[in-house]
This record gives sequence, structure tokens and C-alpha cells, in this order.
Amino acid sequence: MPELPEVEVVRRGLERWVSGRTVGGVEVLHPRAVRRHIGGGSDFAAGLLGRRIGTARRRGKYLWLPLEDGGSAVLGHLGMSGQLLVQPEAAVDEKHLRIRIRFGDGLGTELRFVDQRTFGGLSVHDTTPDGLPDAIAHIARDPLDPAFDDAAFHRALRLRRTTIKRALLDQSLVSGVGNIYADEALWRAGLHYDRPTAGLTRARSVELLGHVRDVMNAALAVGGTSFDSLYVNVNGESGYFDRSLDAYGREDEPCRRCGTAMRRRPWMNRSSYFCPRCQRPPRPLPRVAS
DNA sequence: AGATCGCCCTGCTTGC
DNA sequence: TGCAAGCAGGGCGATC
Repeated sequence: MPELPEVEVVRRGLERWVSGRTVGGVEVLHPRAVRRHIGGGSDFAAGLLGRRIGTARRRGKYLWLPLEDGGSAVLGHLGMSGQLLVQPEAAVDEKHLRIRIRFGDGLGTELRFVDQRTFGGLSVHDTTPDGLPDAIAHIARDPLDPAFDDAAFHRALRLRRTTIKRALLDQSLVSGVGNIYADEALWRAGLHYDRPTAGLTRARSVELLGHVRDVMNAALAVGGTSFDSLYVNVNGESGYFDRSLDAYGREDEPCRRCGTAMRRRPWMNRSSYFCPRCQRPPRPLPRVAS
């Protein structure tokens, strides 16, 4: 379940092991892995062959490899279970290997996109003048981006007629926050997921952003979150952050702040974990009409 | 255009 | 034991 910190760990791995290398061959083993690429697998491969890869970049949960001398980039999203692995060429193929990228150097390693559930994928896109793939021009900056505008985020929250967790997961308002870190940040802020955004004070919005940043930085410091074997970083090394989670996945366990049993509620075909005492619902349950 | 919701996908877990 | 349902969930496109 890679979110921003995990994707950043992968970006750093790509920067170290892949940037500066020239593509020598591309193999697309599953069409769904390139479904966002207009033109399909063969066009994807043709667009990469012979190109030198620049410095890996990231915004929110998207990462991309600029292709030098051409105004385009390989855009990647890990989805639910995607991994980008740098493996020895001789290593046995992973069960869910979807794309293989070989290099024309003698380093003996290749880049592999492995993805069990196929929510993720790679695609080549033109880049805007500031180097952003055009396909993600609608994605907002993420909270760790130095240019993220806290005041603008607060104004946007006040204008929306929605609730706070929906807003946190809306990648056009702020990117990189998924279900796990949304619940973590809301727990830290003492905010219920159903709180309307329109009623938030500026101080509350900025405080919440601070908690989002704190929980992301804490995850980054230990190399990302890992809940099962699905998520490993670019070199196959698992991250560890699950022991530090205060809300997500802690149904019936005591709140680490007040001891009250944590609760799980079905929410948007997902789950929301919260403390019923620290995170009070925004309004009382509607009375039954008499 | 803002808000909502269904769908995509595989494997593990749970229940009968 | 076997099968079905439930669950995980980001992003996109359809709809109102």
C-alpha cells in the first residue's frame, strides 16, 4: 500500500540505480501495466529504446523518469501492490512481473515493474516546461513540496462542500495522502473523518497539515510502511513503519492517547479507523422522526 | 465544475 | 474440504 513516503523511497532508489543509464530493451508482459500509455505496449517500448534516463522525480504518489533530449518522461504509479525492482539480469522472474527494462551498459542489472493487483502501471508522456508529465498536470503539490501553499489549501477547504477525509484523499487538493496516513493525521489532530471542511478554522487546517507532514516524515525516516510482503522498495528491501501506526488497523485496540477502544467504520468502500472519544463526530446522530 | 459512486484486479481471510 | 463472500484500495470516468 505505497503512499507518499514509500514512493519517495522508491524514487531515491531509482535515482541511485537507474538514473543516467540508457535503455537497451523493453519487454511488456501484461497489457494492463501500460493501459495508460496511448499506443500500447509496442509504442511504449519504442518510446524508451535508446533513451538516457534523467533524475527520478516525484509528485504525490506519482514518480517519473525524465527521458533526456526529448521532452518526455516515463510516468509510474505503484497502485496498490506495485514494486520497481532493480534485479540482476540472471534473477528468476517474479510471479507478477509485468514490465522489464534492460539497459545497454554492462552493469548486469535491469529494472522490473512487478504488480500483483495491476492497479499500477507505466506510461510515456510529454512533459510540460517545468518537467511535469502532462498526464498529471491536475495533481496538486504534496505536503512535503516546499512550494505547497498552506493558505491556498485552507481557502480551498473552506470553499468545498465536503468532509475532511474526502478532502485529504482528493489528489487535486493535496497529493500523496492515502487512507492510512489520512487516518493517522486525523487521529493526531483529534478530528473526526466526517467533519465538514467548510467549518475548519485556518489554525485547524494548518495544524492538520502539520500532522500530515509529521506522519509522512516519520515514515520516510524508517523507509516507508510495510504491512505484508507486497511492498518492498526499489531493491527489494522492506520498510518498517507499521509498529508506529496509531489509528490505521487498530480496531478494538486501546487509543494510545486515552485508552478508549478504537473503532472501524465502513467508509467509501474502505475503512476509517478513529478514537470515538478523541475524534468526536461533527453532529449528533439524527433523531428518528416521531 | 464540484461531488459522488462504481469499477478495475488478485490473493488472503473468514464463514458456512 | 470446498466454495463463496468479504476485504484491501487509488484513480478514473460516468453521472447528476
